[in-house]
Amino acid sequence: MTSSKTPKKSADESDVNAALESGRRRATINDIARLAGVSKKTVSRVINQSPFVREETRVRIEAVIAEWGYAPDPQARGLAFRRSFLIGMIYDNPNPQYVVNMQLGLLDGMRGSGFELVVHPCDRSSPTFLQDVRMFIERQKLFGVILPPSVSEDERVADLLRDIGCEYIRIASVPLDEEEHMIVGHDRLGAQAMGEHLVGLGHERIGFITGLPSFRSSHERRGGFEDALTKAGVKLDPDYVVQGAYTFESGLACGEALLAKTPRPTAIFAGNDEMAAGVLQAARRAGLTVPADLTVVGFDDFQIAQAVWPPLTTIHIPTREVGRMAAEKLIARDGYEPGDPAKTIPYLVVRESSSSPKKV
Amino acid sequence: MTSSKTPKKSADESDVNAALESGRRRATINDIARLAGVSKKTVSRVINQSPFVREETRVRIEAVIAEWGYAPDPQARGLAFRRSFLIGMIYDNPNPQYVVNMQLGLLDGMRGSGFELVVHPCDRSSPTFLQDVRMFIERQKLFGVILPPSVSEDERVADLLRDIGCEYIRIASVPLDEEEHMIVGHDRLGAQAMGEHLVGLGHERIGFITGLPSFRSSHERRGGFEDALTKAGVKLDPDYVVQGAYTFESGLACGEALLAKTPRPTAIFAGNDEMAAGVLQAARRAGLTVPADLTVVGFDDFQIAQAVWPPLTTIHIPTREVGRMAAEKLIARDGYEPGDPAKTIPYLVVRESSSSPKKV
DNA sequence: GAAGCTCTTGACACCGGTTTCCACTCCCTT
DNA sequence: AAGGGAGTGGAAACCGGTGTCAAGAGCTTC
Repeated sequence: MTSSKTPKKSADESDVNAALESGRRRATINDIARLAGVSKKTVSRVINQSPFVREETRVRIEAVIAEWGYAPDPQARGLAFRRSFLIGMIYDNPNPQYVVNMQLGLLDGMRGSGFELVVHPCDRSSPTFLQDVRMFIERQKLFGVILPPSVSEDERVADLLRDIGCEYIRIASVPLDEEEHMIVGHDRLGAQAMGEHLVGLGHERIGFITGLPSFRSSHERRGGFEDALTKAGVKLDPDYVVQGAYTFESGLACGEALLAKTPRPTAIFAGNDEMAAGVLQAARRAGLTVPADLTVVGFDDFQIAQAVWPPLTTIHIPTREVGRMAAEKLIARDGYEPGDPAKTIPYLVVRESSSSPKKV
Repeated sequence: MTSSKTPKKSADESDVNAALESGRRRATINDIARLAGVSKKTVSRVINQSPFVREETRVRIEAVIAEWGYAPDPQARGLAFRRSFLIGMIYDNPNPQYVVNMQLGLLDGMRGSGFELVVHPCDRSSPTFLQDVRMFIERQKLFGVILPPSVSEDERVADLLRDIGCEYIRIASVPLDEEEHMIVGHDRLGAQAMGEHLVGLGHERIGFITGLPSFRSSHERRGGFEDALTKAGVKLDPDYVVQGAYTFESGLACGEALLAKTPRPTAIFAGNDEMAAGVLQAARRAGLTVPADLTVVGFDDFQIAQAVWPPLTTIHIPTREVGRMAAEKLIARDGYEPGDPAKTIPYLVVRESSSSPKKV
């Protein structure tokens, strides 16, 4: 019979237990093995869910792990695995609310997985951009990265990631990559919904302010809007489409430009809420009342949409939900099902900034 | 003469070099040691800036390191050091712009240091809050943590950190801890400046909307404001001080409450910009023109301050700069000097929402 | 010329996990 | 009862660094 304890070591063992129990030291895999009366390899098998462990043994080990609140050291594990348990979010989106919501969503999806989120803002126009990204990933041996727009739309980055064999998820408004690397956030559908809303209210002369052309979403939003109008038999006059930059200031300027046109549009659809806020201001300066004289709508449903007067009719983007799904997809834990794509679809939120045009 | 190369190993060596040169493998400390003809321990000494390395040797090793673009593996290093090179930002501040600016500031301060930022939003009211924080820190063996308000104001957290021996920096509006653990963001001074501004414009009947009482900044802002008024011989009527919650909605409600008072205040100072935006809306509903009929001012100088009409006179808080200083203080690299405290002092930004009261 | 010093350097164990390799059970055939 | 395959667990090497400690080189000192 082999005794599961080594009598010779009993003194040492009690010392060890004392140190553990007093909390002076965190439990290691060796402690768990000793306490469970198995080898550390077996404990390792349990941690890594190897099927080659007898049910009874597994249960016993899991009990000890739970009792001592043991959690394997991510660094040691990472060292052996040649990869860390860190997930990087590489972004250049300038909107704080988008960034924070995305972070929250990613953390939602990572909760309980043992992964941690490392944030990495970047500047795509920097000459060292790709080098920086590569350095970041290789040094930290990232498990994977999440790319929100507009980094997600940069093929150089995708190529780099494929090259160095790093897992990644691209979040974009159109499928740019294989399905397993994409979370698509249908901006086009959102813009269509807004188009239908405006047409439904009876607007026919509608101004549109595009976002930054460097974001795919700008084109998708415009495209979706135009789709809806065309389908309803309303023409989007190119003369009423002006180029904005997703900022309040650009919205103000574009709003003034649109309001100066004759005949004046009865509604203006800005590519995001900030620009819509700018349009509201332009309307005020022009002495127009919203929505009586002019309907103004935005896109995103960020906080600003509710903090202006009147509160903006806009398209809600489920950023956090998208983030959650992206993280889940990246770590693809067992028991992972793809997640309901319907939840990533933007939807219309009607507030007080839109109404039917005045009868002339 | 001792040959610095081991002839016996030359075949192996060329294999190794081939793997390295082809980029199939990143350089390790052993490679650098071999290439420089020293032991890995000496390379380690150079990496860790040990003074016990001959100048000539150090230069040679550094040259090899630079040539091969070697960077030590943070996980292996962390394992040996018993701590990681991760810095945690544990926060519960609900304002996205604050959070993002703080993150950017922290990253500014960490740039080039080899540390990475791990974000960790939390809920102080959760029953498992302290447990979660402890788990987060111990599992990741964090180098240190940054605590912005209001987590920074929680003594339970500070006690926990001291208990487990984790470095930390608390960012708060008052010194709550030893100087080395604090970055103080003088809200009081900012509020004083605003008080002086309003008094300087000739206001004497001023409404004040406080922030959430769970934030120290709320009290500091009120206190600073009251200081300035008192100093100028103006009394802050407690009847004109109402309790807000740092949200747009609360600003709207409090604004309406204040505007309903007789006599009506000639100016309203909201504890942050969002509430000020709410007050603007209340004023509009009441048919008042800002600033002709009513001066409205805020605090923070977040984006919303410029995206409302009229743009808000407010107090700018150098959040990013504060973050940078906090990170620098935490990692206290050599060549670190304390940073200019003056840069953390908020300052007045005068826009169009404030003016002298109408002569009655 | 040997002892004593300081300055450099390297051998070796170790951080806490995983993997490889192998031996040893079981259990089922033949 | 012997043979063989699958399941199970231990010993040792390894991941890529750091700490400990002692030894070698070069210079003084007596």
